[in-house]
Amino acid sequence: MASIKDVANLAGVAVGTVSRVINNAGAVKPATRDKVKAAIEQLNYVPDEVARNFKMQKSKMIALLLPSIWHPFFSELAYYIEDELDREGYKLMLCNSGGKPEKELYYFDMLKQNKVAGVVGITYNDIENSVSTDIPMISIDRHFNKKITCVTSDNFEGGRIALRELVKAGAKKPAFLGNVPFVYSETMLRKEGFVHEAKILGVPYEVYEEPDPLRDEDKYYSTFLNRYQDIDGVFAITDMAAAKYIEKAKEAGIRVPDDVKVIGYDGIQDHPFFHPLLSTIRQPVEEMARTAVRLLLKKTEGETLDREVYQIPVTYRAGETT
Amino acid sequence: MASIKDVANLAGVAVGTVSRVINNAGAVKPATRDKVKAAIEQLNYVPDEVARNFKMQKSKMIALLLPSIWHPFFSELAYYIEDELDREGYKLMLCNSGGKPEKELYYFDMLKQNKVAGVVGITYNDIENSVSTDIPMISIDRHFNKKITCVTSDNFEGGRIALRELVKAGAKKPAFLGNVPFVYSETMLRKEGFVHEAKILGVPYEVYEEPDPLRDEDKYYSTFLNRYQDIDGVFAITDMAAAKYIEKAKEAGIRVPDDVKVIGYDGIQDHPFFHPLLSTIRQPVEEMARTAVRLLLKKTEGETLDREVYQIPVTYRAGETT
DNA sequence: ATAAAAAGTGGAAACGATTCAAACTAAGTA
DNA sequence: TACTTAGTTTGAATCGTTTCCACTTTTTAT
Repeated sequence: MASIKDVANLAGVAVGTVSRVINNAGAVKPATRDKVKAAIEQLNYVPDEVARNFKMQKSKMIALLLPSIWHPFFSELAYYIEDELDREGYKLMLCNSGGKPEKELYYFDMLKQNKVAGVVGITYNDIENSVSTDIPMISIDRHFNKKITCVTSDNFEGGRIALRELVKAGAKKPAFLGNVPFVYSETMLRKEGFVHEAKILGVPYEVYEEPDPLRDEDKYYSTFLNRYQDIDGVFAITDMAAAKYIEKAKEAGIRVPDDVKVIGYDGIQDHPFFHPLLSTIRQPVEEMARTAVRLLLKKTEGETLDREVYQIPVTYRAGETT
Repeated sequence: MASIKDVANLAGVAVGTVSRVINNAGAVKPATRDKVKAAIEQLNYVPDEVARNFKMQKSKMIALLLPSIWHPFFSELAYYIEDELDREGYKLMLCNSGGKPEKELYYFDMLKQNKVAGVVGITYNDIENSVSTDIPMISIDRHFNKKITCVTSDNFEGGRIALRELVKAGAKKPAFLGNVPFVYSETMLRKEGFVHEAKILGVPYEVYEEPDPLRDEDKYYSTFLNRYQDIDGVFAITDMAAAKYIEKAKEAGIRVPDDVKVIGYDGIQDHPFFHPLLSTIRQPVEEMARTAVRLLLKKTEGETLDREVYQIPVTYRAGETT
């Protein structure tokens, strides 16, 4: 592989000049520029990015730290994040934490060692202190502090819409279902919005927010089914939770949407084998992804952002469950 | 950030010695080692990976180049690839090509510039000449040449199993559905296996392999439905194709599995909102992913592999469509 | 006790780029 | 002509490691 020195030799100029040509920085006589370009061409020279990163003390690499790329919501998010990064000449490093705090911390160390330019994080840790000011960071759906800007959908408004749509679909007594065992999460605002709107409209409602729905799902849902037998609407905190509820409800002989209307949150169903098609509050995943990237890149350039939390509007998408 | 020089100063030794301590290479007196370790501790020193990559002329970064991480098969694959890489101390760079040949080439250039240690590629290009010997590479499902080792599921056997299972489920005249407009793909062996087994068993069959199912899907499937009205079984080349067929068939008043049994290929349905649950030939995604990584890392260490194509056995998973 | 071998350590060179002060050139001005 | 100014170019220093050769110290063998 030819280096900048080889180019300089062949063109009969100094390495500094070649550098200026490559980066379009500083003044270079047209004649010199042509000579250099010819040499570059002839040697098939491309700058060594690693050397550049080293000298510059930073790389054009952004890390995406999330629980699991396998989850459809995250994989869609990752798709758009990569796309936006690529447009800006950045690369994406993918880190699955499995939602394990210790692995998140391990990744943060690694990322620091590798001098990544920034991190988009979907984390379960109280990372407030772990990361702090070292690396520019954007968080999706988690609001830690002013250093870590948060991009999220308008969860509160989403909750309000969900309640209204359940009522519109005929539900007399809807329930909220779901929990995030995590203080910093913005997603519990979905519940707040739901409750807020129910109070405004004077609609009776229930809220089921047992902790830790991840282990012993069977019990989790059967408890819910037993406790609130008179409900006729469910707003689940995620599509995944909605789908699980529907499955368990079906087993218990409850028909959706005849007996119970169901609305989820996310809108991840873009494949032909998703059935039933959920009624859901659709997160603008693409816009969230691109916003997160753009904000992050601003941060890496030293700009300070004007807000701590950026909320992207959501829309309701009617499916087969209301 | 403290550098190796700071450590050397504090410990009262030379940088070379510190380097030897860090890398456990060469001989160092226990006493010296302790001094150095204490200094490292005190300064909170961590080696700069970028500088190391630069000096070593290679990084511990593997690129995953695929059409779209959004696709559930790829996102599952990516999950396991990342996991296996992490175990080995490597990082994953994610590149979505959108299946566009020019973008694939663009990424190859970029990867070369960034001196990645290797590439796992799922490409649509005739990359045989573009990459060649520069970067160690493993391909999933595509068999180009000896330089690019291929990891794939046992497509031929999968096709045979699919036919047998369709027959077992009662199909008298099954059809193969699907096409990959790409010469190097191993996936068309699914058809070969299907046909092979039909001939052995003396079962009448049909094969529908129109090119380019990506544009104008409606026409693609309606043509299929019209042309082969007497078939009562479908083996689709992917789960995605199977799901689309089922959707179109339903619209045409065909009941699955009553009128037509359907078997797909992939086994990507691990979420509660996938319905109907497809009968399918399950690819061992995890094993494929880990195998690909292990083979690739062997390559990066200069080993030559004993085979050009590694086929991982598949299994049949009964669902609701047979 | 001495020589030879082995173990341990120091420090400079190298990797490939960017940057910056200094030097040089060309053009304009008095 | 001499001086100023702006435009170009040079080349050494630098980033943080690893590596290798030379040198010193310790161990082993005779």
